[in-house]
Amino acid sequence: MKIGQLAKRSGFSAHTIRYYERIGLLPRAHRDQSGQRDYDASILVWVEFLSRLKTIGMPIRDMQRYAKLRESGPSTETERRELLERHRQRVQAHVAELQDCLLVLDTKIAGYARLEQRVKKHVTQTTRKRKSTGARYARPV
Amino acid sequence: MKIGQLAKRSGFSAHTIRYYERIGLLPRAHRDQSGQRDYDASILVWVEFLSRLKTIGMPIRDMQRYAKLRESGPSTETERRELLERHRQRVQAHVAELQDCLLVLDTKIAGYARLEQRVKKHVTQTTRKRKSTGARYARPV
DNA sequence: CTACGGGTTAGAGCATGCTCTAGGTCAAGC
DNA sequence: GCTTGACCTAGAGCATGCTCTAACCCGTAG
Repeated sequence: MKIGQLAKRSGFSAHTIRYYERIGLLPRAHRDQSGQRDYDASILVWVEFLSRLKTIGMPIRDMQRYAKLRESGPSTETERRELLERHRQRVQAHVAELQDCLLVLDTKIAGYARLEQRVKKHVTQTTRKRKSTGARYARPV
Repeated sequence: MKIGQLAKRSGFSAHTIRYYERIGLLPRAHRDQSGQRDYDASILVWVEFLSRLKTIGMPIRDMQRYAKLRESGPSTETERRELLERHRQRVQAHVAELQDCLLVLDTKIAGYARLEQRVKKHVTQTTRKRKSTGARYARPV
């Protein structure tokens, strides 16, 4: 598999794949007789794992550390687990924070929606005497 | 309230607060007789909202747009709601993706943990004949 | 009166993570 | 033989979001 193929299958651009190789996230790929990278399908497992680490926002430094440990063989497995666990903690905290903010956001969105309802109502009732339009809902920030 | 106070209360650095004013995220603060920013406590509501938008990863461009709309008065409320809703969608999708990746990560961490258990067992049983240590668990990536 | 702990500005610099360019090689199809 | 498209390397450049510097100004305590 050449780099273009890997790019399509992995979602990373060829540029990014070369960059990842340069910085040690990907092992130096085997080259064919004309010097082009030639990947074994087995690289996909690692690339997809990297993709997940990226999704959960692991800094490249940590990925580099992980990649290095991985290349050092099974004796580094405890350290790898610890690295992943530390990041999992961070991500879980972040998700909790996001959900917290989402609640606040929903409240604000609902506030705007209510304002819009009031405006609509006002327009349709504009010829009648309205009973109560007091500030039942605070105007959002 | 001076900028240092606002910094402490908001969690943004004074540098960042000035930067936010420069780019229009914060309204130009009133200055006292000696030219120093003098904030009214009411700014905190907005600053904390900005902080939430930042937490949920809204790009500064969008925050700028929101701030501008906010300063243009109530007629922009629908647009503000739409802006928030669009971002909420993105965040929800992102949270789902994170949780997805966390599941995979947990599986991998559990895999490492099992390997470590096997090693321990092996060490304690090292003088006895072990019954089955076949590859019941795949070695993680 | 002077030192200190704040504040001011404009603008430079930095960390992260790519992304692109320049100038070249190679293999296949017309 | 020549074009085309995909690849190569080294290194420059870019987008985002701050963060810091230089050089200066105040007000207050000792």
